[in-house]
Amino acid sequence: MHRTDLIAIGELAARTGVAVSAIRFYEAKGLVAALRTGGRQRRFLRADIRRVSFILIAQQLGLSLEEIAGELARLPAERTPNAADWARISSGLQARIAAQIAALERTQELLGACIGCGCLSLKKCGLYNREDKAAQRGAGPRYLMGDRSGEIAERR
Amino acid sequence: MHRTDLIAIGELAARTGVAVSAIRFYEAKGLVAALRTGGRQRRFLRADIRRVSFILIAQQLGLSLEEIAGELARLPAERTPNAADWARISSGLQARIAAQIAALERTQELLGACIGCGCLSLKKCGLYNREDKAAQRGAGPRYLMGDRSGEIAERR
DNA sequence: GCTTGATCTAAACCTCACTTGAGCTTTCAT
DNA sequence: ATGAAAGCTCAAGTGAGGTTTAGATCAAGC
Repeated sequence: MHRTDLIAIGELAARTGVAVSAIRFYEAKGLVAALRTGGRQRRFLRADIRRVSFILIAQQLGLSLEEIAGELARLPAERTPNAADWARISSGLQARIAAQIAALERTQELLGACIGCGCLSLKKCGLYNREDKAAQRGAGPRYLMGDRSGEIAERR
Repeated sequence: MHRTDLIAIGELAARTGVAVSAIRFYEAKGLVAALRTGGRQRRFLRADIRRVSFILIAQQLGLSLEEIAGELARLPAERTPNAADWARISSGLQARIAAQIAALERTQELLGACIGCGCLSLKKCGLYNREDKAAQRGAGPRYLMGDRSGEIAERR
C-alpha cells in the first residue's frame, strides 16, 4: 500500500521550501522529531510536512519558535495527528489573525487622524501609546516591544 | 516665545519612550541627526520627537531601520518638516497597512479552507505558496522571508 | 565493488536591533 | 564652587533565527 512512509531530510526540505539546515535547527529546538536509520540519518513521517507547514504559517503571524513549540505541544503525542487535530490547532491561528487585523485597522484609523492634523507626536493623538503597544505586540519583530516597554518613559 | 527649541537626549528618550542608547544607535544609523553643544553633548530639535515617533510606528508595521531611513530621507533637508510633510510621508504607511490587512485576510480565508479539510499541506490548499510569501513580506521579521526565498527549494 | 550525491556532527559565523560596561566629561542647581 | 545627574565614546555582548564550513559517513544505482 505504501512503500515508504518515511522521508529523508532533503525531501522534507523540498516539500516545505525550508532549508535542510533549518529543519535540523527545528529538531534541535524540539519543533519536529526524527527517527534515525541504522546509519544515524534522520527519517521523518509524512505528517511532518504538515508540521513544518504549520511552523511557517505561524511564523508569518509573528509567533516565536518557542510559542510555536507551545502550540505544537498540544497535538497528540501517541499517534499521528489527523485532520481534526490540525483543525483544532489551526483555529488558534485564526484568532490571532483576527486580532492582528483589528490592531492594524486601529492603527490605520489613528494614523488617518494624524495625517489630518499632521501631529504624529504621541499623547496628543493616541498613536503609539502604551495601550496600543500592548494590543499590537505579535505583529512585528518580538524583541522590539518586549516586557521592558513599561519602564522607560515613566522614569522622569 | 520659546526658551529652548533644543532638547537633550534624555528628554527625547522620555518623550518617545525609547531608550537613550537606542537614540544614539539611531543617530549612528543616520535615522536622526543631532547638533552638539560645546561639550559634545547632543541636542535635538523638538521636531525629532515626531521623527522618532515615526520610526516606532513604521517599525511596528514591519519596516527595517534601513527602510525607515529611506522613507525619512524623503523629508525636506533644508527646513524643519511641517505638518504637510509628515502627512505626505505617513500616507506611505497607510498603503502598507492596507496591504498587510489584505494579506492577513487572504491568509485567514485560506486557513479557513484548510481547517475545513484539515490539510495544511501546501500546494493542495494554496496556503504558504511562493506567491503568498511575496504578498506577505513586510508582515513579520524581515530576515525570515528575505530575497533568498526563491533559491533554496530549487537547489534540489 | 564503487562512485556519487545526500546526510552527518560540531562549531563558527551571520544579521538585526539594540543594550551594557568601563572610564571619563559636561551640565545645572544650589 | 561643587556635587549629583546626565551625557560622552568605544568595544563587546545579547538573542532570535538561522547559515556556513569542514571533514567524515551513508545509501543507492550501476
